[in-house]
Amino acid sequence: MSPTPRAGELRWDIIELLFFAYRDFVGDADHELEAFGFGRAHHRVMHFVHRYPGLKVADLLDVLRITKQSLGRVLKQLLDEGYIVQKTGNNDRRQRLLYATAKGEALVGKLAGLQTDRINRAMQDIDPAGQETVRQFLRAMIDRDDPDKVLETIFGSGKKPRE
Amino acid sequence: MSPTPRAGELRWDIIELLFFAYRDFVGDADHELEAFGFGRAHHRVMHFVHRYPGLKVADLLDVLRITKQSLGRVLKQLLDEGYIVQKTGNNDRRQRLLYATAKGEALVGKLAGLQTDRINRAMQDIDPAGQETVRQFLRAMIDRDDPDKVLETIFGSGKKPRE
DNA sequence: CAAGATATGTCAACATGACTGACATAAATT
DNA sequence: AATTTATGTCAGTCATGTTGACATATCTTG
Repeated sequence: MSPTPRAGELRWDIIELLFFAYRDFVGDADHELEAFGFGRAHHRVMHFVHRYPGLKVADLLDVLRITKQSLGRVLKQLLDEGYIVQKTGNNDRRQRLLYATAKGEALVGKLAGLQTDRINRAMQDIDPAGQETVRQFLRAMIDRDDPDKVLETIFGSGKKPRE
Repeated sequence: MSPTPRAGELRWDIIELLFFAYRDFVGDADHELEAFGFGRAHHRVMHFVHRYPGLKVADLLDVLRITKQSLGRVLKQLLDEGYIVQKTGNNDRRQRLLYATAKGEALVGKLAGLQTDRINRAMQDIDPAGQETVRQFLRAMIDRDDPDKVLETIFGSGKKPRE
């Protein structure tokens, strides 16, 4: 009933830290992407296609939570410029399974390298147990109801797509 | 020289967890904002004006890293609809110091409540030391060169703007 | 005091990446 | 054979970002 039901307990600190941390984290990649004429949308598509080879278009729509129309534009560019290839599904020939090309992997790797540098810097004074705590926190921040294919893989049975 | 200079050491797990965690974290507020006809831009402006009362327009531009034109649009809406008020600076009468109204505070509080719920859920199995580790990680993810006024407050001397 | 710098506001024009809703095609399922 | 599914595409719109130019009030400096 009261207008500010929990004035003292709001997590202002974490809310702001998340804002600034994410701003600078994606900023690393943004800078590099400009040189390719790409934006964040391209990065996200490239990232997930690289990490989960054979991803269907429908899966990608679920993961990115954007519309077909929005995805179509960036996907077409990435296909045209040879960063991604499509293969017709074996079982279901309507499906277009997506794979990163060598060119695509190089780009994703470069961007992941920049972000990894930042993460390593941030983790350097945190012991392995603490690093696992950070992972635990991030995992627990994610909605578990209605998980998409990628989240199922991440949470599912401990199995990872690569490495 | 090699095309993928550190194939094995990239932090794919953290990179993806950050993506999903942030997606769902801002998703909480996005949903609520629709009811007000506002977007994320409005939320960010409201948040920082509320948290750092008397912020100058120039400070806000630094923090949000957007242009005057972009800020002007959303700020005008928030002023017109009574979520924020401007006061002329005492020392420098060119400055427009920004303050949240009661209406503005109510909105920010509501959104922060949603995000706090998610953070509390994520933190519930993490002990105080672990929670401090999470903060340490997030702080270390932020660029410290060229800090804006808000970051100076956050990092500066341990002093916090409120509470 | 006059001149220049600064803080803010505003204009036009444009780009990106999201959206909706409709429709087309091919292939699978019933 | 009819329906559903997976994908692609069209037209139009919106929110939020950009640049560059310019106006005004006010502060600072020579």
